[in-house]
Amino acid sequence: MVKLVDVAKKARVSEATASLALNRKPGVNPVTRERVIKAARVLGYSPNTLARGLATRRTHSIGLVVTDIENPFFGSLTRYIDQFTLEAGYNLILSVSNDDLELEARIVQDFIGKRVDGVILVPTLLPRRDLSYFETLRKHRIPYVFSTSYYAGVPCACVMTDLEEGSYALTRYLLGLGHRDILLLVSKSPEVVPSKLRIQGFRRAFEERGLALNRKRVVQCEHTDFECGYATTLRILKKGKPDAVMAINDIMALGAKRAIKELGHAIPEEISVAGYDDVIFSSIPEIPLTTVRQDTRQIGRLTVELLFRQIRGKAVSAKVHWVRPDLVIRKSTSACLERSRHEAIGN
Amino acid sequence: MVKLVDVAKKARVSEATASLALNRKPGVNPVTRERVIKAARVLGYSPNTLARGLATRRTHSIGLVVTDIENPFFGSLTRYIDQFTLEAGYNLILSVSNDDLELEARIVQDFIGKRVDGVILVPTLLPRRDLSYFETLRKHRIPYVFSTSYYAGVPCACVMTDLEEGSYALTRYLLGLGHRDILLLVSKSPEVVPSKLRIQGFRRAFEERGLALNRKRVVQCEHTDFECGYATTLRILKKGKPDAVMAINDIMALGAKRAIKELGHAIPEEISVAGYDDVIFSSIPEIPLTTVRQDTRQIGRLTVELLFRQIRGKAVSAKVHWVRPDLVIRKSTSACLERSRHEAIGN
DNA sequence: CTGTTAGCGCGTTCAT
DNA sequence: ATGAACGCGCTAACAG
Repeated sequence: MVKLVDVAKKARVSEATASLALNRKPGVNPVTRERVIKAARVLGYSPNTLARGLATRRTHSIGLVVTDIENPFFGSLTRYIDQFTLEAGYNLILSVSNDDLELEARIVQDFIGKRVDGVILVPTLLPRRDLSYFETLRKHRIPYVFSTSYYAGVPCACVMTDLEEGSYALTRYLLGLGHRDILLLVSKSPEVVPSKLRIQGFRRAFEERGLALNRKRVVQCEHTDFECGYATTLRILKKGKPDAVMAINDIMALGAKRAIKELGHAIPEEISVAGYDDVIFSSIPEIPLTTVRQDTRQIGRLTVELLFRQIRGKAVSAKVHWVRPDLVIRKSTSACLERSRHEAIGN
Repeated sequence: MVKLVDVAKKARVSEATASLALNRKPGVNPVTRERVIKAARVLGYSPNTLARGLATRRTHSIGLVVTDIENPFFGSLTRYIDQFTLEAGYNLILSVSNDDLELEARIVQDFIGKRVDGVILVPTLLPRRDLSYFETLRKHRIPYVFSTSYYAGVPCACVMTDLEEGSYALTRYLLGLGHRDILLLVSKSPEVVPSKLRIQGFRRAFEERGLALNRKRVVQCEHTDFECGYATTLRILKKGKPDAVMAINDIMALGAKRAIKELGHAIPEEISVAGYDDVIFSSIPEIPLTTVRQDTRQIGRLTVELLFRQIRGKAVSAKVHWVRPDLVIRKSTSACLERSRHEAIGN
C-alpha cells in the first residue's frame, strides 16, 4: 500500500510538501510540484480518504436516503441529485430505506458515523414519531434537507412539488369534465404529508364548486404499488362504479386501470383514470395516462443547492420550497358521459 | 463532538476497555460493559467510522457502480444488491456512471480512496480499453465483481443472465411463428458483451434452421432508450417492413412499438415486437410485451455472494456465472400472417 | 518555499 | 479484567 510518505521519499521532499503539491495548494515550487505529481502517478498512489477526512473533518461525501429505487420517479430524482452533487465535487452515498422507519434511522446513523458533510432525506410514507436522529445530526452539525416530502415537527428545509396545487388542478379538471363521484387512492397513513396535501387539494376543488366531499371516497391503501392499486380498485368497484379514479402515483393508477378493464368498463368512456408523478412510462402511447408531472430535475437541483448553502455555512430557513406541478392531460380521462346526460356541465 | 474518550471517562474506565465493551468483544466484565454502553447511549455517542476504518483497515462498505438508475431494471438490481449487502452487515455506496467511461473510472478511483471492502461494477455499454483502474484495485487488494455484463480482458468473476440463450430462445420462438425478416436493435458498439451475446443467440437460432442471417438487419443504435428505439425503427420501416422487431431492452422495444403504430401497422398482426429484461412495466395490460426476463434478485444475490466470498479471503474463479433467462410470451408477438400464406411453417 | 511536529479518533498490542 | 502507549495515513500550524 503506497502512501504519502512513499511519494514524498521518491520525490525527495517532505510529507508536508508532498501533501501541498498533490492538493494543488499554493506555496510550492512548480518544479517540485510536478516532481511530486509524477512520483505519485508512477507509484500508483491513491490518497486514503479516511485519513484525510479524519484530519480535515470533511469527507466531501453526502448521504442520500431514498424509499424506493425501483420506482423510476425516485430513480430519476436520484440521478439528478447524483449529477449535481458530483458537479459540486462531492460524492453521493445512497441507501434505500424501503419505506421502513427503523431502517431509515439506521441508515442515517450510519451516515453520521461516516461523517458525511450533509444528508438528503426522502421521507417514508409513514409518520415518524421518534425524531432522535435529527437531534444527533444537529449535534454533529451535519446539515440535512428533505426532498419530495418532510416529517412534521422537524425544523428543516424541504424541496418538493406543490402536491396540493397539483391535486387541486387535477381534481378541478375532472370536476370540469362532469365527474362527481371521484375515488382518491392514498397511502396507508393519510396524515402523512404526501397524502395529506393531495387530499387537501382534492377537497379544495370540491369546495370551490360548493360540492360536498364524500370522505369514503378517499381510500387508504396498504402499499402504493401496482398490485395494491389493482386490488383496492377491484374491491371498491364491486360495490359501485365511480366516475373517475385518482391515484397517489402513476404505478398505482396503472393497477387501477387493470382492475377497471378486468371488470369490463371502458377507459375513459365509463371511468376516467389519473395518476401522479408522470413517470417516463406514463407517456408511452399504450399507457396515455393523465397525470401530474413532478419536475425531478428541478427538485434535485434545488435540494442540492439548499444543502450546499448550509454546508458553506449559510443559514437556510426551515421552510418548504415548492416546485410547480404540471397537469398533463392524456387519453385516460374524458368527459363524464353519464352526468352530461343529466346535468349541465359547468366550465 | 463526543468521542470514545468521553464515553470512557463517563463510565470511569480506560479508552481501551470502552472500545472492547462497545464492540462486544470478550474479556470485559459484563457489569462494566453495561456501564459503558449506557454511557455511550446517554452521551449520544456515534463512533467515527473514518477513524475506525483507519485503524482496522476495513470499512464495512462496498461500492456499487450502476450505469442508469432511471431504468427500473437497474433500479431493481440495485435494490437487491443493497438488501443483501445490508443483511451481511455492510453498507452500500452507490454511484451512477451514466454510461460514461471516464466517469466510471473516476467513481472507482473514489471507491478505492474510500477504501471500500469490495466493488460491484455494472459495466457501461462501451468497450473499455484503459483497464488501469482494475490494476489499482488489485494492488489495493480490493475484491471486485462484475454484474450484468463484463469487460473483456479483465480477470474477474461475473454474474449475468445468459443473454445468448435468452436471445436464442426468443429468436427461435419468432422463427417458429414464421417470421424470417427480423430486425435486431442493439447498442452503438456491437462488440460489447451485452450486444455481442444477443447477436450470437440471434444468429444461432437462424443457423439452426439453416437460414442465412441478413447482417443488415442487426442495427446499431446510438442510445438504448425509448427515443432511439422509436427513431431508429421509424427510419428503417420507411425503407421496408420487417416481420418482427427485437430490441436489446424493453424500453427500446416500446419505442419501436410507437414507431410501428405511427406508420399504421398493426401489432402483432403485421409486425411482432419483443423486448428484453421484463421490466415491471412490460407486464402491464396495456403494454403486453413479449420479452426475456432477467432475474434481478438472483443476479443480485449471486453477485453479493461472490464478492463476500472474496472478502472472506476465499479464491473465486474469474469465470462468468450464468443466470437462466426466461422467455415471457405476451401479446406483442404472434404468427407471421404473410409468411404463413406462402410457406409451411416448421415446428 | 520547505521540513518538523502534533493531532484527527479509534483499535490493538503488551503490561499489569 | 483493565490501562498505557503506539500506529493507521493525512493535514495543519509553526519553524526555518
